Amino acid sequence: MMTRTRFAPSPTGNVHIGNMRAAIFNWLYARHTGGKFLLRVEDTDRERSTPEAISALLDAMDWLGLDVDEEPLYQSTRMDAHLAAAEQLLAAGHAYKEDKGGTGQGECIIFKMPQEDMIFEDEIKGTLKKAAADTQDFVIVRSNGTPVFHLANVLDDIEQGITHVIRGDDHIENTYRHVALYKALGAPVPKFAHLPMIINAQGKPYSKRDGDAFVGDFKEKGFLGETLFNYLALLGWSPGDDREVMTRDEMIAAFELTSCKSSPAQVDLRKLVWMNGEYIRAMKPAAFSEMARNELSAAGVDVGADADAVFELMQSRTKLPSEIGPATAFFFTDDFEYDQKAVEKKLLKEGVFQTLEKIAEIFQTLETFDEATVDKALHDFVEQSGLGFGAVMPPIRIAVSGQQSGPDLAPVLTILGKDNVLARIAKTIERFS
RNA sequence: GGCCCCAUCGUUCAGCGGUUAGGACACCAGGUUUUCAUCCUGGUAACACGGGUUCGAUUCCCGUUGGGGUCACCA
Repeated sequence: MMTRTRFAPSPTGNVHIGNMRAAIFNWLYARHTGGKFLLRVEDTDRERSTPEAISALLDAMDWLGLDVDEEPLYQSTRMDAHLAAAEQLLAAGHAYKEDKGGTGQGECIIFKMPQEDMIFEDEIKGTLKKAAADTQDFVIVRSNGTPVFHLANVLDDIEQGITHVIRGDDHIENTYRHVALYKALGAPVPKFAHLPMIINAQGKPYSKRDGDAFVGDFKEKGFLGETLFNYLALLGWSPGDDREVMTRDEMIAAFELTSCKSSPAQVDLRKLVWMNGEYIRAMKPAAFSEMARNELSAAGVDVGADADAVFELMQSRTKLPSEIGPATAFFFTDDFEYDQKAVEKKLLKEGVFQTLEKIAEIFQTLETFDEATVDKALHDFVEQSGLGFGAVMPPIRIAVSGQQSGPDLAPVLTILGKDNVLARIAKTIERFS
């Protein structure tokens, strides 16, 4: 039988990181088994399920590369079917009507839990059971005539032919009810796999107050969709060996529900950042350039046409796109800021200006200003002057960039160009003299 | 509180009766580099506790502790 999994979020505008991880696991399992991955939008809360919220959901899935195999099912279109099923359960004696609590709200339809111990095999947690005494009847249709989550969820899973329900383990208690519902409805019971929760640094479930609880937060910070996908896949699952940074195909090939852990995991932002750097370094240079351009243009920086040489220097040292702007600002403007600490530490010292003047003289005489020539001139000067690299390179770097660290100096100077380098050295001397 | 789930370095993932308890991130030290990042080498660091079972428990069972979930006419 072909595997059919689904992601069934209720669109609220922001997609929670825990929900998205469940989506990833569903997707991975469907792909691993050659089955289908479906989307069901549980949009019965008309207040929150706005078109914007739905498109935010779709965008988030698209960003993470979670492609679906069939048209999404919108739960709001299924109310008649849900209500019809409730009538069916009523007729079969699996449900009854009652003005619950005698509140005068009118009668709701209540599902009668079977008087037997409930048990099911969870793909991750093993055998899960519940004594009959610990289960209770529950409302499936409200007194206002609308279906409740349990009914709608189960019926839609049946409608979509879901074979594996992979969701957070906060649904374990619901599962006993759902299993009873499937049976009462005469439908085959799917397999269940309950994933451990993702928790925050305090060991509590992520809430809005923690920040970084939503997929959009990570996108805004410059994480790549591939990074988040890979990282989240590794939260509660591993291929069984030491691989961590993996391609999608590798993850698909190795994914097994039975190798998922059942204890909660917490997001380690530092490792996420590291992994993002790994993905960035693996990008094609052209893709990195494009990303850098977008980043800088969003920051209002005009990089001109040929900034690729700059980006090439940056790729291996970038972990988050947001680092690119500050690190490369001096390439695109003569009006860059000087790092005060660097100036005090390396520039305002005995003899430094004389060194800069001598370097400028040497540069002046260079007929070509390519990387090899500049590099050689620098080395020759260090050797002849007996000053040492530490007394020569830092001042030059600060003079042309205002910063005390950055990419290799020779290529930086080459990209800036001879005239510009000379002008900046002169300007720096004048300013700090 | 009832019921349920969970428990290996700071974090994450291995380990599935006998291991010097391993990898990754982070951290520390050294090397490479003009600086920073990268890269290379090495290091610090964990089986929550108590009982069993067993020749032998991180591993199996029970309990304790701790954390989490769930007990709606929310989803």
